[in-house]
Amino acid sequence: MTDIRVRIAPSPTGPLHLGTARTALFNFLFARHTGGTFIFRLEDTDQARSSVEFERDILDGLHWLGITWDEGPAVGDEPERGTFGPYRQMARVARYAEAADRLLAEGKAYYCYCTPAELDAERKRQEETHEPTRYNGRCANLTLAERAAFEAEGRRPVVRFRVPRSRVIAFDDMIRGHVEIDTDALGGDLVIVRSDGTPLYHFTVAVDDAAMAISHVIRGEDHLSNTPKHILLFEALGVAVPRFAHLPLILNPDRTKMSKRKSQTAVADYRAQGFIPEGFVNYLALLGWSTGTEEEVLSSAELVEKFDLATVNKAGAVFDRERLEWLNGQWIRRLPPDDLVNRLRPFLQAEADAGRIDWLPTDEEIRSLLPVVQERLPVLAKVGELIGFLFVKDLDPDLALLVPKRWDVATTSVGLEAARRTIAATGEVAWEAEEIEAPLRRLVEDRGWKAGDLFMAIRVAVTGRTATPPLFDTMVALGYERTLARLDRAIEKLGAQAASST
RNA sequence: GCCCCCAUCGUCUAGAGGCCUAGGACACGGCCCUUUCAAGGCUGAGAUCAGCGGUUCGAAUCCGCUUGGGGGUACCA
Repeated sequence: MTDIRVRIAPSPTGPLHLGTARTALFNFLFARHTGGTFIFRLEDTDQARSSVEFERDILDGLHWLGITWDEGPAVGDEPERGTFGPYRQMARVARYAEAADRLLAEGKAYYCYCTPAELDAERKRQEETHEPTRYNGRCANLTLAERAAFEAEGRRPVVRFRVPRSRVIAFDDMIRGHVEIDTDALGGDLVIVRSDGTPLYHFTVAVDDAAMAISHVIRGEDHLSNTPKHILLFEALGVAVPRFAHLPLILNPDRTKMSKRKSQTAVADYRAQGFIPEGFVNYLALLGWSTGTEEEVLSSAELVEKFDLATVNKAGAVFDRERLEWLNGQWIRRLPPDDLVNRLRPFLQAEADAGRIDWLPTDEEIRSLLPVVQERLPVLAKVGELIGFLFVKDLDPDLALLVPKRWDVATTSVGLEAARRTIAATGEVAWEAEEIEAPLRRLVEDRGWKAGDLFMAIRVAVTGRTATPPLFDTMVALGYERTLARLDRAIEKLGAQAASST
Protein backbone atom coordinates (compact mmCIF):
# COMPACT_ATOMS: atom_id res chain seq x y z
CA MET A 1 0.00 0.00 0.00
CA THR A 2 1.40 3.31 -1.08
CA ASP A 3 -0.15 6.72 -1.10
CA ILE A 4 1.14 7.68 -4.52
CA ARG A 5 -1.86 8.63 -6.62
CA VAL A 6 -1.54 10.18 -10.07
CA ARG A 7 -4.06 10.93 -12.76
CA ILE A 8 -4.65 11.73 -16.40
CA ALA A 9 -7.51 14.16 -16.90
CA PRO A 10 -8.28 14.57 -20.58
CA SER A 11 -10.97 16.79 -21.93
CA PRO A 12 -13.21 15.17 -24.56
CA THR A 13 -13.08 18.19 -26.82
CA GLY A 14 -11.14 16.41 -29.54
CA PRO A 15 -9.75 13.01 -30.48
CA LEU A 16 -6.96 11.57 -28.32
CA HIS A 17 -3.99 13.85 -28.86
CA LEU A 18 -0.43 12.62 -29.00
CA GLY A 19 0.49 14.94 -26.14
CA THR A 20 -2.30 13.62 -23.96
CA ALA A 21 -1.21 10.08 -24.72
CA ARG A 22 2.36 10.92 -23.76
CA THR A 23 1.26 12.56 -20.51
CA ALA A 24 -0.94 9.55 -19.77
CA LEU A 25 2.00 7.26 -20.48
CA PHE A 26 4.35 9.11 -18.13
CA ASN A 27 1.74 9.05 -15.37
CA PHE A 28 1.17 5.36 -16.04
CA LEU A 29 4.90 4.56 -15.98
CA PHE A 30 5.35 6.52 -12.77
CA ALA A 31 2.39 4.82 -11.10
CA ARG A 32 3.44 1.33 -12.15
CA HIS A 33 7.08 1.92 -11.29
CA THR A 34 6.27 3.17 -7.82
CA GLY A 35 3.38 0.83 -7.15
CA GLY A 36 1.03 3.80 -6.99
CA THR A 37 -2.51 4.22 -8.22
CA PHE A 38 -3.33 5.63 -11.64
CA ILE A 39 -6.61 7.45 -12.05
CA PHE A 40 -8.51 8.50 -15.15
CA ARG A 41 -10.80 11.49 -14.85
CA LEU A 42 -12.84 13.04 -17.63
CA GLU A 43 -12.85 16.84 -17.69
CA ASP A 44 -16.02 17.50 -19.59
CA THR A 45 -17.14 20.81 -18.12
CA ASP A 46 -16.73 22.54 -21.45
CA GLN A 47 -20.09 21.26 -22.58
CA ALA A 48 -20.06 23.28 -25.75
CA ARG A 49 -17.02 21.46 -27.11
CA SER A 50 -17.24 18.07 -25.42
CA SER A 51 -18.73 15.02 -27.11
CA VAL A 52 -19.20 11.34 -26.38
CA GLU A 53 -17.48 10.45 -29.66
CA PHE A 54 -14.28 12.11 -28.48
CA GLU A 55 -14.71 10.43 -25.12
CA ARG A 56 -14.86 7.06 -26.87
CA ASP A 57 -11.85 7.88 -29.00
CA ILE A 58 -9.77 8.82 -25.95
CA LEU A 59 -10.73 5.71 -24.02
CA ASP A 60 -10.15 3.47 -27.05
CA GLY A 61 -6.84 5.09 -27.86
CA LEU A 62 -5.43 4.67 -24.38
CA HIS A 63 -6.68 1.10 -24.19
CA TRP A 64 -5.05 0.40 -27.51
CA LEU A 65 -1.75 1.70 -26.19
CA GLY A 66 -2.02 -0.63 -23.24
CA ILE A 67 -2.22 2.25 -20.79
CA THR A 68 -4.45 0.98 -18.01
CA TRP A 69 -5.79 2.85 -15.02
CA ASP A 70 -6.95 1.62 -11.65
CA GLU A 71 -9.75 4.07 -11.06
CA GLY A 72 -12.03 5.80 -13.52
CA PRO A 73 -14.37 4.94 -16.36
CA ALA A 74 -14.05 1.76 -18.40
CA VAL A 75 -11.82 -0.33 -16.17
CA GLY A 76 -11.89 -3.94 -17.37
CA ASP A 77 -15.53 -4.63 -18.11
CA GLU A 78 -16.79 -2.29 -15.43
CA PRO A 79 -18.28 1.02 -16.59
CA GLU A 80 -16.49 2.72 -13.71
CA ARG A 81 -14.29 1.63 -10.83
CA GLY A 82 -12.94 3.36 -7.74
CA THR A 83 -14.09 4.80 -4.47
CA PHE A 84 -13.22 8.41 -5.26
CA GLY A 85 -15.77 8.78 -8.05
CA PRO A 86 -17.60 9.77 -9.99
CA TYR A 87 -14.72 10.24 -12.43
CA ARG A 88 -16.55 12.47 -14.83
CA GLN A 89 -16.72 16.13 -13.92
CA MET A 90 -20.24 16.79 -15.09
CA ALA A 91 -21.30 14.16 -12.56
CA ARG A 92 -19.49 16.09 -9.86
CA VAL A 93 -21.07 19.50 -10.31
CA ALA A 94 -22.68 19.40 -6.87
CA ARG A 95 -19.22 19.15 -5.32
CA TYR A 96 -17.93 22.18 -7.18
CA ALA A 97 -21.02 24.14 -6.19
CA GLU A 98 -20.48 23.15 -2.59
CA ALA A 99 -16.82 24.10 -2.69
CA ALA A 100 -17.64 27.41 -4.36
CA ASP A 101 -20.26 28.14 -1.71
CA ARG A 102 -17.74 27.46 0.97
CA LEU A 103 -15.20 29.84 -0.56
CA LEU A 104 -17.96 32.41 -0.94
CA ALA A 105 -19.03 32.00 2.68
CA GLU A 106 -15.44 32.33 3.85
CA GLY A 107 -14.96 35.45 1.80
CA LYS A 108 -12.30 33.77 -0.33
CA ALA A 109 -14.46 34.26 -3.39
CA TYR A 110 -17.13 36.70 -4.50
CA TYR A 111 -19.78 37.29 -7.14
CA CYS A 112 -18.71 39.36 -10.10
CA TYR A 113 -21.25 40.99 -12.38
CA CYS A 114 -18.93 42.33 -15.03
CA THR A 115 -20.02 41.36 -18.51
CA PRO A 116 -17.66 39.86 -21.09
CA ALA A 117 -17.97 43.09 -23.06
CA GLU A 118 -16.92 45.18 -20.07
CA LEU A 119 -14.03 42.85 -19.36
CA ASP A 120 -12.87 43.01 -22.97
CA ALA A 121 -13.00 46.80 -22.93
CA GLU A 122 -10.97 46.93 -19.75
CA ARG A 123 -8.42 44.49 -21.12
CA LYS A 124 -8.09 46.52 -24.28
CA ARG A 125 -7.55 49.69 -22.29
CA GLN A 126 -4.85 48.01 -20.24
CA GLU A 127 -3.10 46.80 -23.35
CA GLU A 128 -3.14 50.29 -24.83
CA THR A 129 -1.65 51.86 -21.72
CA HIS A 130 0.84 48.99 -21.46
CA GLU A 131 -0.41 47.94 -18.07
CA PRO A 132 -0.35 44.25 -17.20
CA THR A 133 -3.73 42.79 -18.16
CA ARG A 134 -5.54 41.77 -15.01
CA TYR A 135 -9.03 41.89 -13.56
CA ASN A 136 -9.40 45.25 -11.86
CA GLY A 137 -11.41 43.98 -8.91
CA ARG A 138 -14.41 46.16 -9.62
CA CYS A 139 -16.80 43.66 -8.02
CA ALA A 140 -14.48 42.57 -5.23
CA ASN A 141 -16.31 44.45 -2.54
CA LEU A 142 -19.85 44.99 -3.69
CA THR A 143 -22.47 45.93 -1.13
CA LEU A 144 -25.69 43.99 -0.94
CA ALA A 145 -27.48 46.93 -2.55
CA GLU A 146 -25.04 47.07 -5.46
CA ARG A 147 -25.45 43.36 -6.02
CA ALA A 148 -29.21 43.69 -5.95
CA ALA A 149 -29.01 46.46 -8.53
CA PHE A 150 -26.96 44.28 -10.89
CA GLU A 151 -29.34 41.39 -10.35
CA ALA A 152 -32.22 43.68 -11.17
CA GLU A 153 -30.51 44.51 -14.45
CA GLY A 154 -30.70 40.81 -15.19
CA ARG A 155 -26.98 40.21 -14.92
CA ARG A 156 -25.95 36.69 -13.99
CA PRO A 157 -22.76 36.70 -11.91
CA VAL A 158 -19.66 34.56 -12.15
CA VAL A 159 -17.79 33.53 -9.04
CA ARG A 160 -14.31 34.95 -8.67
CA PHE A 161 -11.60 33.60 -6.42
CA ARG A 162 -9.56 36.22 -4.56
CA VAL A 163 -5.92 36.10 -5.61
CA PRO A 164 -3.69 37.78 -3.02
CA ARG A 165 -1.50 40.69 -4.13
CA SER A 166 2.28 40.54 -4.18
CA ARG A 167 2.81 37.13 -2.76
CA VAL A 168 5.45 34.81 -4.13
CA ILE A 169 4.23 31.27 -4.70
CA ALA A 170 7.09 28.79 -4.75
CA PHE A 171 7.13 25.09 -5.44
CA ASP A 172 9.68 22.43 -6.20
CA ASP A 173 8.90 20.92 -9.54
CA MET A 174 10.19 17.35 -9.80
CA ILE A 175 11.52 18.04 -13.27
CA ARG A 176 12.31 21.75 -13.26
CA GLY A 177 13.40 22.30 -9.70
CA HIS A 178 12.54 25.38 -7.70
CA VAL A 179 10.01 27.70 -9.38
CA GLU A 180 8.74 31.02 -8.04
CA ILE A 181 5.91 33.08 -9.44
CA ASP A 182 4.52 36.32 -8.05
CA THR A 183 0.75 36.37 -7.65
CA ASP A 184 0.73 39.79 -9.32
CA ALA A 185 1.45 37.99 -12.57
CA LEU A 186 -1.68 35.89 -12.31
CA GLY A 187 -4.10 38.31 -13.91
CA GLY A 188 -6.08 39.20 -10.84
CA ASP A 189 -9.01 37.44 -9.25
CA LEU A 190 -9.88 34.36 -11.17
CA VAL A 191 -13.25 33.19 -12.42
CA ILE A 192 -13.98 29.76 -11.00
CA VAL A 193 -17.68 29.42 -11.87
CA ARG A 194 -19.29 30.63 -15.10
CA SER A 195 -22.44 32.73 -15.07
CA ASP A 196 -24.38 29.63 -16.10
CA GLY A 197 -23.19 27.94 -12.93
CA THR A 198 -20.73 25.50 -14.52
CA PRO A 199 -17.26 25.38 -12.98
CA LEU A 200 -14.02 26.26 -14.76
CA TYR A 201 -10.91 24.20 -15.25
CA HIS A 202 -8.57 25.71 -12.66
CA PHE A 203 -11.22 25.26 -10.02
CA THR A 204 -12.35 21.74 -10.91
CA VAL A 205 -8.81 20.50 -11.20
CA ALA A 206 -8.02 21.63 -7.66
CA VAL A 207 -11.28 20.40 -6.18
CA ASP A 208 -10.94 17.02 -7.88
CA ASP A 209 -7.25 16.52 -7.25
CA ALA A 210 -7.97 17.23 -3.60
CA ALA A 211 -11.01 14.96 -3.47
CA MET A 212 -9.20 12.17 -5.27
CA ALA A 213 -6.16 12.52 -3.01
CA ILE A 214 -3.81 13.06 -5.94
CA SER A 215 -0.25 13.07 -4.64
CA HIS A 216 1.67 13.93 -7.81
CA VAL A 217 0.43 16.09 -10.65
CA ILE A 218 2.34 15.09 -13.78
CA ARG A 219 1.30 17.17 -16.77
CA GLY A 220 2.55 19.23 -19.71
CA GLU A 221 4.71 22.29 -19.29
CA ASP A 222 1.90 24.41 -20.66
CA HIS A 223 0.42 24.22 -17.16
CA LEU A 224 3.52 25.45 -15.37
CA SER A 225 2.44 29.09 -15.28
CA ASN A 226 -0.99 28.11 -14.00
CA THR A 227 0.35 26.10 -11.10
CA PRO A 228 0.31 29.00 -8.59
CA LYS A 229 -3.43 29.38 -9.20
CA HIS A 230 -3.89 25.75 -8.29
CA ILE A 231 -1.71 26.05 -5.21
CA LEU A 232 -3.73 29.04 -4.04
CA LEU A 233 -6.91 27.07 -4.57
CA PHE A 234 -5.58 24.05 -2.69
CA GLU A 235 -4.71 26.33 0.20
CA ALA A 236 -8.12 28.01 0.17
CA LEU A 237 -9.75 24.61 0.13
CA GLY A 238 -7.67 23.68 3.15
CA VAL A 239 -6.02 20.62 1.60
CA ALA A 240 -2.45 19.47 1.09
CA VAL A 241 -0.70 20.67 -2.06
CA PRO A 242 0.45 17.80 -4.29
CA ARG A 243 3.90 17.51 -5.84
CA PHE A 244 4.21 18.78 -9.40
CA ALA A 245 6.15 17.50 -12.38
CA HIS A 246 5.89 19.46 -15.64
CA LEU A 247 6.79 17.47 -18.71
CA PRO A 248 8.51 19.07 -21.71
CA LEU A 249 6.19 19.77 -24.62
CA ILE A 250 6.05 17.77 -27.84
CA LEU A 251 6.87 20.15 -30.67
CA ASN A 252 6.07 20.72 -34.34
CA PRO A 253 9.11 20.76 -36.65
CA ASP A 254 9.21 24.55 -36.19
CA ARG A 255 9.54 24.01 -32.43
CA THR A 256 6.15 25.38 -31.50
CA LYS A 257 3.78 23.37 -29.32
CA MET A 258 2.57 20.42 -31.37
CA SER A 259 -0.71 21.24 -33.05
CA LYS A 260 -3.22 19.72 -35.39
CA ARG A 261 -2.53 22.44 -37.93
CA LYS A 262 1.12 21.59 -38.35
CA SER A 263 1.40 17.94 -37.39
CA GLN A 264 -0.60 14.77 -37.26
CA THR A 265 -1.74 14.71 -33.63
CA ALA A 266 -4.58 12.18 -33.44
CA VAL A 267 -3.45 8.85 -32.03
CA ALA A 268 -6.20 7.11 -34.00
CA ASP A 269 -4.59 8.27 -37.24
CA TYR A 270 -1.29 6.65 -36.32
CA ARG A 271 -3.14 3.49 -35.42
CA ALA A 272 -4.91 3.50 -38.78
CA GLN A 273 -1.56 3.85 -40.52
CA GLY A 274 -0.28 0.70 -38.95
CA PHE A 275 1.77 1.81 -36.02
CA ILE A 276 1.64 -0.79 -33.29
CA PRO A 277 1.29 -0.02 -29.59
CA GLU A 278 4.69 -1.48 -28.72
CA GLY A 279 6.50 0.86 -31.10
CA PHE A 280 4.31 3.84 -30.41
CA VAL A 281 4.63 3.61 -26.65
CA ASN A 282 8.35 3.02 -26.93
CA TYR A 283 8.73 6.13 -29.07
CA LEU A 284 6.54 8.31 -26.85
CA ALA A 285 8.44 7.26 -23.75
CA LEU A 286 11.69 8.31 -25.37
CA LEU A 287 10.34 11.74 -26.25
CA GLY A 288 11.67 13.71 -23.33
CA TRP A 289 13.12 10.86 -21.38
CA SER A 290 15.86 8.27 -21.77
CA THR A 291 17.23 5.48 -19.66
CA GLY A 292 20.65 7.09 -19.57
CA THR A 293 22.01 4.06 -21.41
CA GLU A 294 22.17 3.31 -25.11
CA GLU A 295 19.18 0.98 -25.04
CA GLU A 296 16.35 2.26 -27.17
CA VAL A 297 14.11 -0.63 -28.05
CA LEU A 298 12.27 -1.10 -24.81
CA SER A 299 9.13 -3.00 -23.95
CA SER A 300 6.42 -1.54 -21.80
CA ALA A 301 7.60 -3.70 -18.90
CA GLU A 302 11.15 -2.44 -19.31
CA LEU A 303 9.93 1.14 -19.47
CA VAL A 304 8.03 0.65 -16.23
CA GLU A 305 11.07 -0.84 -14.60
CA LYS A 306 13.48 1.90 -15.67
CA PHE A 307 11.24 4.94 -15.59
CA ASP A 308 12.29 7.82 -13.38
CA LEU A 309 10.79 11.31 -13.31
CA ALA A 310 14.08 12.75 -12.14
CA THR A 311 15.70 11.96 -15.50
CA VAL A 312 12.98 13.51 -17.63
CA ASN A 313 14.35 16.28 -19.87
CA LYS A 314 13.43 19.91 -19.47
CA ALA A 315 13.57 21.01 -23.09
CA GLY A 316 10.76 20.41 -25.58
CA ALA A 317 11.16 17.60 -28.11
CA VAL A 318 10.35 17.75 -31.82
CA PHE A 319 8.21 14.86 -32.96
CA ASP A 320 10.18 12.84 -35.52
CA ARG A 321 8.05 10.50 -37.55
CA GLU A 322 11.01 8.81 -39.23
CA ARG A 323 12.36 7.70 -35.91
CA LEU A 324 8.91 6.53 -34.88
CA GLU A 325 8.70 4.44 -38.05
CA TRP A 326 12.09 2.92 -37.40
CA LEU A 327 11.14 1.97 -33.86
CA ASN A 328 7.80 0.66 -35.07
CA GLY A 329 9.61 -1.51 -37.61
CA GLN A 330 11.84 -2.82 -34.85
CA TRP A 331 8.77 -3.95 -32.97
CA ILE A 332 7.02 -5.41 -36.00
CA ARG A 333 10.12 -7.54 -36.60
CA ARG A 334 9.93 -8.83 -33.05
CA LEU A 335 6.30 -9.92 -33.29
CA PRO A 336 5.52 -13.66 -33.15
CA PRO A 337 4.15 -14.86 -36.53
CA ASP A 338 0.60 -15.62 -35.40
CA ASP A 339 0.40 -12.30 -33.67
CA LEU A 340 1.52 -10.48 -36.80
CA VAL A 341 -1.01 -12.35 -38.93
CA ASN A 342 -3.77 -11.16 -36.64
CA ARG A 343 -2.58 -7.59 -36.76
CA LEU A 344 -2.17 -7.64 -40.54
CA ARG A 345 -5.65 -8.95 -41.24
CA PRO A 346 -7.53 -5.68 -40.68
CA PHE A 347 -5.10 -3.87 -42.93
CA LEU A 348 -5.63 -6.38 -45.72
CA GLN A 349 -9.35 -6.06 -45.12
CA ALA A 350 -8.95 -2.31 -45.59
CA GLU A 351 -7.17 -2.97 -48.89
CA ALA A 352 -10.10 -5.09 -50.00
CA ASP A 353 -12.62 -2.50 -48.86
CA ALA A 354 -10.77 0.13 -50.84
CA GLY A 355 -10.85 -2.10 -53.91
CA ARG A 356 -7.10 -2.35 -54.12
CA ILE A 357 -7.19 -6.13 -53.85
CA ASP A 358 -9.84 -8.48 -55.25
CA TRP A 359 -9.94 -11.01 -52.45
CA LEU A 360 -8.70 -11.56 -48.94
CA PRO A 361 -5.89 -14.05 -48.34
CA THR A 362 -6.40 -16.74 -45.73
CA ASP A 363 -4.47 -16.70 -42.49
CA GLU A 364 -2.33 -19.55 -43.82
CA GLU A 365 -1.48 -17.56 -46.90
CA ILE A 366 -0.58 -14.50 -44.86
CA ARG A 367 1.47 -16.61 -42.54
CA SER A 368 3.43 -18.21 -45.34
CA LEU A 369 4.34 -14.76 -46.62
CA LEU A 370 5.62 -13.52 -43.29
CA PRO A 371 9.27 -14.45 -43.87
CA VAL A 372 9.47 -12.06 -46.78
CA VAL A 373 7.11 -9.45 -45.38
CA GLN A 374 7.97 -8.99 -41.72
CA GLU A 375 11.25 -7.16 -42.14
CA ARG A 376 9.85 -4.93 -44.87
CA LEU A 377 7.09 -3.26 -42.89
CA PRO A 378 7.84 0.00 -41.09
CA VAL A 379 4.06 0.26 -40.60
CA LEU A 380 1.37 -2.39 -41.06
CA ALA A 381 -0.55 -0.36 -43.63
CA LYS A 382 2.34 -0.87 -46.07
CA VAL A 383 1.29 -4.51 -46.44
CA GLY A 384 -0.90 -3.75 -49.46
CA GLU A 385 1.90 -2.06 -51.29
CA LEU A 386 4.16 -4.99 -50.49
CA ILE A 387 2.06 -8.02 -51.43
CA GLY A 388 -1.25 -6.69 -52.72
CA PHE A 389 -0.40 -7.77 -56.26
CA LEU A 390 -0.81 -11.38 -55.16
CA PHE A 391 -4.49 -10.86 -54.53
CA VAL A 392 -5.60 -9.09 -57.65
CA LYS A 393 -7.12 -10.88 -60.59
CA ASP A 394 -5.62 -8.95 -63.46
CA LEU A 395 -2.37 -7.14 -63.59
CA ASP A 396 -1.59 -4.54 -66.21
CA PRO A 397 2.12 -3.87 -65.92
CA ASP A 398 3.42 -0.51 -67.06
CA LEU A 399 5.40 -0.90 -70.26
CA ALA A 400 7.96 1.64 -69.17
CA LEU A 401 8.69 -0.41 -66.08
CA LEU A 402 8.60 -3.72 -67.91
CA VAL A 403 11.65 -2.93 -70.00
CA PRO A 404 14.78 -2.97 -67.81
CA LYS A 405 17.05 0.05 -68.04
CA ARG A 406 19.75 -1.70 -70.04
CA TRP A 407 17.30 -3.54 -72.31
CA ASP A 408 15.04 -2.55 -75.17
CA VAL A 409 11.57 -3.83 -76.00
CA ALA A 410 12.81 -6.56 -78.31
CA THR A 411 15.34 -7.93 -75.84
CA THR A 412 12.80 -7.89 -73.08
CA SER A 413 10.38 -9.74 -75.27
CA VAL A 414 12.93 -12.40 -76.10
CA GLY A 415 14.00 -12.59 -72.47
CA LEU A 416 10.53 -13.05 -71.09
CA GLU A 417 9.61 -15.63 -73.69
CA ALA A 418 12.69 -17.66 -72.84
CA ALA A 419 12.00 -17.23 -69.15
CA ARG A 420 8.41 -18.30 -69.66
CA ARG A 421 9.54 -21.53 -71.32
CA THR A 422 12.09 -22.20 -68.61
CA ILE A 423 9.60 -21.57 -65.85
CA ALA A 424 6.94 -23.66 -67.54
CA ALA A 425 9.46 -26.47 -67.78
CA THR A 426 10.06 -26.31 -64.06
CA GLY A 427 6.55 -27.57 -63.68
CA GLU A 428 3.99 -27.26 -60.99
CA VAL A 429 5.31 -30.10 -58.84
CA ALA A 430 8.74 -28.55 -58.39
CA TRP A 431 7.27 -25.14 -57.63
CA GLU A 432 9.80 -23.94 -55.08
CA ALA A 433 12.09 -20.94 -55.06
CA GLU A 434 15.36 -22.80 -55.65
CA GLU A 435 13.79 -24.94 -58.37
CA ILE A 436 12.71 -21.86 -60.24
CA GLU A 437 15.86 -19.88 -59.69
CA ALA A 438 18.47 -22.43 -60.80
CA PRO A 439 17.28 -22.94 -64.39
CA LEU A 440 16.70 -19.23 -64.83
CA ARG A 441 20.29 -18.56 -63.79
CA ARG A 442 21.44 -21.12 -66.31
CA LEU A 443 19.37 -19.40 -68.96
CA VAL A 444 20.93 -16.06 -68.13
CA GLU A 445 24.38 -17.58 -68.39
CA ASP A 446 23.66 -19.28 -71.74
CA ARG A 447 22.42 -16.08 -73.28
CA GLY A 448 25.07 -13.86 -71.75
CA TRP A 449 22.53 -11.67 -70.02
CA LYS A 450 22.74 -10.02 -66.66
CA ALA A 451 20.67 -11.78 -64.06
CA GLY A 452 19.42 -8.48 -62.72
CA ASP A 453 17.97 -7.46 -66.07
CA LEU A 454 16.03 -10.64 -66.70
CA PHE A 455 14.88 -10.86 -63.12
CA MET A 456 13.69 -7.28 -63.17
CA ALA A 457 11.68 -7.91 -66.32
CA ILE A 458 10.12 -10.98 -64.73
CA ARG A 459 9.50 -9.08 -61.52
CA VAL A 460 7.57 -6.33 -63.22
CA ALA A 461 5.67 -8.82 -65.41
CA VAL A 462 4.64 -10.84 -62.41
CA THR A 463 4.11 -8.13 -59.78
CA GLY A 464 3.73 -4.88 -61.69
CA ARG A 465 6.36 -3.36 -59.41
CA THR A 466 10.08 -2.74 -59.42
CA ALA A 467 10.45 -3.14 -55.68
CA THR A 468 9.08 -6.36 -54.26
CA PRO A 469 9.87 -9.12 -51.83
CA PRO A 470 12.38 -11.70 -53.16
CA LEU A 471 11.28 -12.68 -56.66
CA PHE A 472 11.26 -16.45 -56.47
CA ASP A 473 9.44 -16.55 -53.16
CA THR A 474 6.97 -14.17 -54.69
CA MET A 475 6.42 -16.44 -57.67
CA VAL A 476 5.90 -19.41 -55.41
CA ALA A 477 3.28 -17.45 -53.53
CA LEU A 478 1.61 -16.41 -56.76
CA GLY A 479 1.41 -19.99 -58.02
CA TYR A 480 2.44 -21.73 -61.19
CA GLU A 481 -0.58 -20.99 -63.33
CA ARG A 482 -0.90 -17.36 -62.40
CA THR A 483 2.80 -16.73 -62.85
CA LEU A 484 2.68 -18.07 -66.38
CA ALA A 485 -0.49 -16.13 -67.12
CA ARG A 486 1.12 -12.89 -66.02
CA LEU A 487 4.22 -13.58 -68.08
CA ASP A 488 1.99 -14.23 -71.09
CA ARG A 489 0.18 -11.00 -70.54
CA ALA A 490 3.45 -9.08 -70.36
CA ILE A 491 4.81 -10.76 -73.48
CA GLU A 492 1.61 -9.92 -75.28
CA LYS A 493 1.86 -6.32 -74.23
CA LEU A 494 5.45 -6.08 -75.41
CA GLY A 495 4.45 -7.63 -78.73
CA ALA A 496 1.73 -5.05 -79.24
CA GLN A 497 4.20 -2.31 -78.46
CA ALA A 498 6.76 -3.71 -80.91
CA ALA A 499 4.11 -3.94 -83.65
CA SER A 500 2.80 -0.43 -83.15
CA SER A 501 6.25 1.12 -83.19
CA THR A 502 7.15 -0.37 -86.57
C1' G B 1 3.46 44.03 -22.93
C1' C B 2 4.01 41.16 -18.35
C1' C B 3 5.30 36.39 -15.97
C1' C B 4 7.50 31.58 -16.21
C1' C B 5 10.42 27.73 -18.52
C1' C B 6 14.25 26.12 -21.81
C1' A B 7 19.16 26.00 -24.80
C1' U B 8 24.73 19.40 -26.79
C1' C B 9 25.04 16.94 -34.33
C1' G B 10 19.10 18.37 -39.07
C1' U B 11 16.05 15.31 -35.20
C1' C B 12 15.70 12.25 -30.40
C1' U B 13 19.38 12.07 -26.83
C1' A B 14 24.16 10.42 -23.41
C1' G B 15 26.79 13.69 -20.41
C1' A B 16 25.50 15.39 -12.93
C1' G B 17 33.90 19.58 -12.89
C1' G B 18 38.92 15.99 -15.07
C1' C B 19 36.96 9.25 -18.15
C1' C B 20 34.96 14.41 -23.94
C1' U B 21 40.37 15.25 -29.44
C1' A B 22 31.68 15.19 -26.81
C1' G B 23 29.13 8.90 -27.08
C1' G B 24 24.58 6.43 -29.19
C1' A B 25 20.11 6.36 -32.30
C1' C B 26 17.02 8.23 -36.57
C1' A B 27 17.79 10.51 -41.17
C1' C B 28 21.93 11.20 -44.92
C1' G B 29 26.68 9.34 -47.94
C1' G B 30 30.00 5.07 -49.00
C1' C B 31 31.21 -0.15 -48.76
C1' C B 32 29.75 -5.33 -47.83
C1' C B 33 25.63 -8.78 -48.57
C1' U B 34 22.34 -9.03 -52.91
C1' U B 35 17.63 -10.56 -58.50
C1' U B 36 14.80 -5.38 -56.82
C1' C B 37 13.20 -3.46 -52.14
C1' A B 38 14.11 -4.15 -47.28
C1' A B 39 16.78 -6.09 -43.14
C1' G B 40 21.70 -6.68 -41.28
C1' G B 41 27.12 -5.59 -40.86
C1' C B 42 31.11 -2.08 -41.51
C1' U B 43 32.14 2.92 -42.39
C1' G B 44 31.84 8.37 -43.36
C1' A B 45 30.13 13.14 -42.85
C1' G B 46 27.59 15.91 -39.23
C1' A B 47 27.97 19.73 -32.63
C1' U B 48 33.81 26.10 -32.02
C1' C B 49 28.32 21.89 -26.31
C1' A B 50 23.79 29.56 -28.44
C1' G B 51 27.23 33.91 -27.15
C1' C B 52 29.97 36.63 -23.55
C1' G B 53 31.84 37.10 -18.85
C1' G B 54 33.05 34.83 -14.25
C1' U B 55 34.25 30.56 -10.38
C1' U B 56 38.12 26.68 -10.62
C1' C B 57 44.58 23.94 -11.42
C1' G B 58 40.59 22.26 -14.81
C1' A B 59 33.83 23.61 -17.33
C1' A B 60 29.30 20.94 -22.14
C1' U B 61 28.80 20.32 -16.87
C1' C B 62 28.61 25.62 -11.45
C1' C B 63 27.21 31.23 -11.36
C1' G B 64 25.76 35.88 -13.95
C1' C B 65 24.43 38.55 -18.18
C1' U B 66 23.00 38.63 -23.30
C1' U B 67 20.68 36.39 -27.34
C1' G B 68 17.36 32.98 -29.24
C1' G B 69 13.20 29.73 -28.68
C1' G B 70 8.89 28.10 -26.21
C1' G B 71 4.79 28.34 -22.84
C1' G B 72 1.27 31.08 -19.96
C1' U B 73 -1.53 35.35 -19.45
C1' A B 74 -10.17 33.33 -21.20
C1' C B 75 -16.96 33.01 -18.27
C1' C B 76 -10.95 26.76 -23.07
C1' A B 77 -8.73 22.56 -21.06
